[in-house]
Amino acid sequence: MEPVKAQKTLVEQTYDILLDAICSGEIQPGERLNQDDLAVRLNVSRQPVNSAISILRAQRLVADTGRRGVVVAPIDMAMFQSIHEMRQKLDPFAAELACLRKPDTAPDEAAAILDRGARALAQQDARALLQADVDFHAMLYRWSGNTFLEGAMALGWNHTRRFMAVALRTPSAPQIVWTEHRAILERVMARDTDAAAALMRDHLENAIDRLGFRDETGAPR
Amino acid sequence: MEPVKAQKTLVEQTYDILLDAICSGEIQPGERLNQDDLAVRLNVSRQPVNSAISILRAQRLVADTGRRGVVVAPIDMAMFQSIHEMRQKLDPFAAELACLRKPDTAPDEAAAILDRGARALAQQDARALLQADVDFHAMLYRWSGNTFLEGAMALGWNHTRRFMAVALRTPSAPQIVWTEHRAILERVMARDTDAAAALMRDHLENAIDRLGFRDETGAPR
DNA sequence: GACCTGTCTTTCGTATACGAAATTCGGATG
DNA sequence: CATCCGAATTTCGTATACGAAAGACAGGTC
Repeated sequence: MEPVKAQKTLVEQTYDILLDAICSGEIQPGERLNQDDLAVRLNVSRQPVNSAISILRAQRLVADTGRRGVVVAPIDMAMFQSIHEMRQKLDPFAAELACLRKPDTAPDEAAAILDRGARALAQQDARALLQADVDFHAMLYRWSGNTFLEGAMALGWNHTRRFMAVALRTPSAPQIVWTEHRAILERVMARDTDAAAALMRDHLENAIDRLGFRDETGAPR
Repeated sequence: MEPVKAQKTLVEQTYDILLDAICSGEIQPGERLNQDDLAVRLNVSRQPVNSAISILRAQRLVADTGRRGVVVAPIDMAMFQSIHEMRQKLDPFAAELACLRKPDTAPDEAAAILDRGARALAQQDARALLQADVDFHAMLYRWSGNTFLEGAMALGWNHTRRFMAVALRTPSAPQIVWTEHRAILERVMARDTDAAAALMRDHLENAIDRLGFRDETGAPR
């Protein structure tokens, strides 16, 4: 028999819902989080809401106002550039590691994610496309076998999703993105570390151009 | 006049105390966190303790037992190796960025940290030495101007401190560590990106050897 | 004596209660 | 009419209360 599944606590459920609302832009940056209001809307007491907000605060997804309560953290261009700067180092690294350590289920997973990307592309579903993009990169982090990298980047994606939700109403050249994704995965499957890392580097370089901003603070390449 | 300082909430204070107790090994890995007990000892109600634990859980510093309550997360060698693997990429990168973006106060800060390291070295104070080591690297992360890197690594150091607290009772060759630290800072001050990054790479390579373990999973160099 | 089972105790998650600080707003003052 | 001040209201942080589930234990059964 199957052991019963430990159901999530109200704190976790509340956290998950708030996280998604913040990252999807459903709650706008700068908007206040009213605990009473949220408690009523989520049909819980204020206690789980309060705890969930404590977690979000530790993750810098909400900010103290110094007065009363918290607001959704403003979209911080510097934060986004920080993440992207880090990804330029870590995504190729993760691709290398994934070549070496990918699990046996990799082919199936790869096929599934490419399929999901292709379908979102065909249906011009921007939201599904963004989610598939997140999942693609998260999958490589997972394959890298580096749990810390995986966790750190999970947080990074939450911030990135926020940024995308407001800045990227027009998905720029998504078919190219997924062609690149496919090429990267193909090299990972072949355990071709150098090529996978190189393709990933190009992928991120191109992403910068597509998003139309470039780091002017002089990061080394 | 100075604006009054918003004093920390009980949740934050509780979190800080628990974090330090966990990272320093004062509360052993696997040990249970009893909310009532902690509340009494910290002279607060269970409510702030409960919230603080929620944050620690999100950071994987405590783990659910599936039954009742949480325990301090066991020392996870894989987690530590993950962090070290990532640092091999990120610390040299941070050093490069620090060369380009270090603040004007850098010389003073550098002098202070080197002095602190030297004193801890002279007094053979292992705890102060570990803290100075943490602070040295954290300083470079800060100088890198990459806020996300800084935040992610702050979490990493918490895990690392835990590991050090149990595994590294004998500080191995600390004088060499600080000679290397001094050399790195000297290159950062001279804005010599390539040399700073190279020295940092060596520093981490050496650290692996000193700690007596090596990654056998085949990470690329 | 070993093991089962029902009950008591502990401890958690969550709800509610309460005091304090922040904000709002109306009336007094110029 | 604009401005200031203080009471009323809102909303937060924290304390306490309560129900449920886990663990401990004792008495009964074989």
